[in-house]
Amino acid sequence: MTKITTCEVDTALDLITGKWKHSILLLLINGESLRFSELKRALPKISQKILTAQLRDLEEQEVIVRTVYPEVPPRVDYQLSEYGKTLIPVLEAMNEWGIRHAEKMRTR
Amino acid sequence: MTKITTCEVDTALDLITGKWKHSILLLLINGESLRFSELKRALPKISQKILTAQLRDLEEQEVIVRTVYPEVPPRVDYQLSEYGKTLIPVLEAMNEWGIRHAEKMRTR
DNA sequence: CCGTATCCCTTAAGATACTG
DNA sequence: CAGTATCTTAAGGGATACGG
Repeated sequence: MTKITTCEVDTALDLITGKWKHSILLLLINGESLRFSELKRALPKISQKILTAQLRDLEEQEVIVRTVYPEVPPRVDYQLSEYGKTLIPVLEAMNEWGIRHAEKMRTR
Repeated sequence: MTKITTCEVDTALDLITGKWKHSILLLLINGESLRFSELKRALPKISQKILTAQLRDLEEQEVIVRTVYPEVPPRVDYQLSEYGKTLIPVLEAMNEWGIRHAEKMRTR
């Protein structure tokens, strides 16, 4: 077994740490490809500015792909990159753990 | 396969989100049981106040166990709880991913 | 040795208004 | 529709000093 190191964990953590990033990723995992407005609608409490910022971050990390269609009115959609899909097991591990944690908290 | 949900991922994320929490957890994974001063030494840039705060958070979540020995000078040590050990696979998944991410960033 | 108490600072996040 | 620009707020983090 490989020894777990702080710095490697950090890089993964950076990607999903941003108050909304993991929510965005999960939407894209489940929804294939989503437009800006669809993401906005799915996350009613996020402001436009923040949504844009978090999407830009994820794009810069090459975890998601941003596609602009040269139309009027403009249309932009976001999807997980092939690379971004490698994050799924990480999110799954977190999800599994969260379920068990909820279970534990319920039964005490 | 269970669908990954935002809220379950959130609970796991809360636990390790705190600038130093995952570092503390990793130290305890690798080191069995550590005293306050050992943790402080291993994390030279953390302030006492923050270290205390993060340890208290982790303790409250029942992820770590705090043991006070009634001695002079005082001695306190921290270890992962059995429950906390269930977090190891999560950290491993993040570590694995981080390694591959570093690899990718290096070769482009 | 293992903390608390204060005070300061930076940064992420949010509200709101405006634009190609 | 999909953003920017600007300003404000709040929370976490940090430096430092003191205490049982």
